[in-house]
Amino acid sequence: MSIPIDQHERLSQCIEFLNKNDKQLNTLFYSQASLAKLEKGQPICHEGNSCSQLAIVLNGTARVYKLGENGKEITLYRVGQGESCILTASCILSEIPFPAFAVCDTNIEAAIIPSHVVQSWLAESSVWRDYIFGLVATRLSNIIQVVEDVVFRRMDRRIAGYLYNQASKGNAAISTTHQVIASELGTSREVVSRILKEFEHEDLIKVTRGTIQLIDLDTLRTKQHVS
Amino acid sequence: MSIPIDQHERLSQCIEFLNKNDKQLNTLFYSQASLAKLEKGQPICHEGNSCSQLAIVLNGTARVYKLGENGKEITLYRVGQGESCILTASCILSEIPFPAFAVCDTNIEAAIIPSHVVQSWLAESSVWRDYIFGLVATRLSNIIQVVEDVVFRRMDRRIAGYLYNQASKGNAAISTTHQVIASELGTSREVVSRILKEFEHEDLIKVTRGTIQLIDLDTLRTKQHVS
DNA sequence: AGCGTTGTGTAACATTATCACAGACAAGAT
DNA sequence: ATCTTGTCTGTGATAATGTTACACAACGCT
Repeated sequence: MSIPIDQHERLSQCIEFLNKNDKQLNTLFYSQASLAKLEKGQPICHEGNSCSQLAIVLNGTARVYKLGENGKEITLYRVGQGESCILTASCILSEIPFPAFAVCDTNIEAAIIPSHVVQSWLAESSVWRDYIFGLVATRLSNIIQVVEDVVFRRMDRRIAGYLYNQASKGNAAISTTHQVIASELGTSREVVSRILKEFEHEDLIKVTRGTIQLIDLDTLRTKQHVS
Repeated sequence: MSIPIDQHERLSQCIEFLNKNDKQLNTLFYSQASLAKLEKGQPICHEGNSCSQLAIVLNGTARVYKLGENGKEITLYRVGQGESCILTASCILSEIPFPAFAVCDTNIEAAIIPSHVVQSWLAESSVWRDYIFGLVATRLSNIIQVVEDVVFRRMDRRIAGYLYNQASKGNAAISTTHQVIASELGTSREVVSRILKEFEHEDLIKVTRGTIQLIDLDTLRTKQHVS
């Protein structure tokens, strides 16, 4: 239930609030947190669970999503380096059950903090409070953005946006399936396939099994918004 | 910039955390908060605004909603007695701009707290922290519920649910327009009209200009969920 | 090559969204 | 009372999206 000294340097590179010179918080953190590894695909939190600990991601990402009866999904947001699942946090602090699912997108290393200390640090450290409230605000606006997309944006624009964002993360070819994109955006595989095919006919992309090659990134960027 | 003594009794009836015997917080609150009245229909917070104060509602309700380019709307949640707009709070605490609109549903009386003290009380009072985090958690799950509804539920079921909820708030006849319901649920007036007409043909409701009479509440309750 | 698994294509149909109106009703003005 | 104006509702046509039910293609494995 504490973090070995040889890891301190590394953690402070991943977790910003450890660099804010709040010695008390750092001491508390290093003594009461622990490390954990989670494997890709592993479930983190089930809907309806109450949460007994808060995980701060060191590397890798997790995906938080809603699951409908029919198996349909939609991603609410992702948790990346230095972040933590604020739903977990808010469940801890308010004892409302967790209203979604979370899984590991990739292998994850995380610092684990027992829920009762999450609470007590709030009284001790303004750095910690800022961290927690920063997360809250970020998540709220993430999720509101999801609402906005779902309600106001057409599916072709959303898919164009998805492709464009993936592209700007590096690869000019995306390795994924139509089903994954559908689950990301909260639609069905058929719809994604249809729209990708349209894009292909317009020579914006090239679709093969399991990959999407981006050809005309400029036009895709344009397509994100109202045409 | 303080609250007259003759109002203390009344405020403590509206705001739960004033009854938690946190004397320090109560003192701070009564000395630093102030009262305000807002009129029905008055805008409270515009999208993109940064917020300089937190309002805690004493009576009345406010509606927080998203607005699309085409004028379409969807309600995210309502703020009622003893509550406050957590978006405001999270904007205050994180300096992210407000990502939606808020207006008064009704006339509202509210206690106004300047943003800098919102922050400082967090350090002082665990009662205040619990209050704020309770709000955060409630709003997060409100909004996630909206996502769930929009993505997974059919419109007729959502409208049935809306009608049923209104009914359980008292009236057997709802005074509202189709447009208001559409803005509530994030769809268009025509869709609402059509579905209401279906319900009327099934003798569940009776529609006249400006009002909807609920006839068969039982069946409406059933219709909320998967048929 | 044969097999099962996973990913994709497609057609038909249901639901929802959007557009373009027409008509119906209420309340005030003449 | 009649007219006028603004708000509210109805409807039909068309586009977009969701759903269902398959067929087929690509890949890994034996």
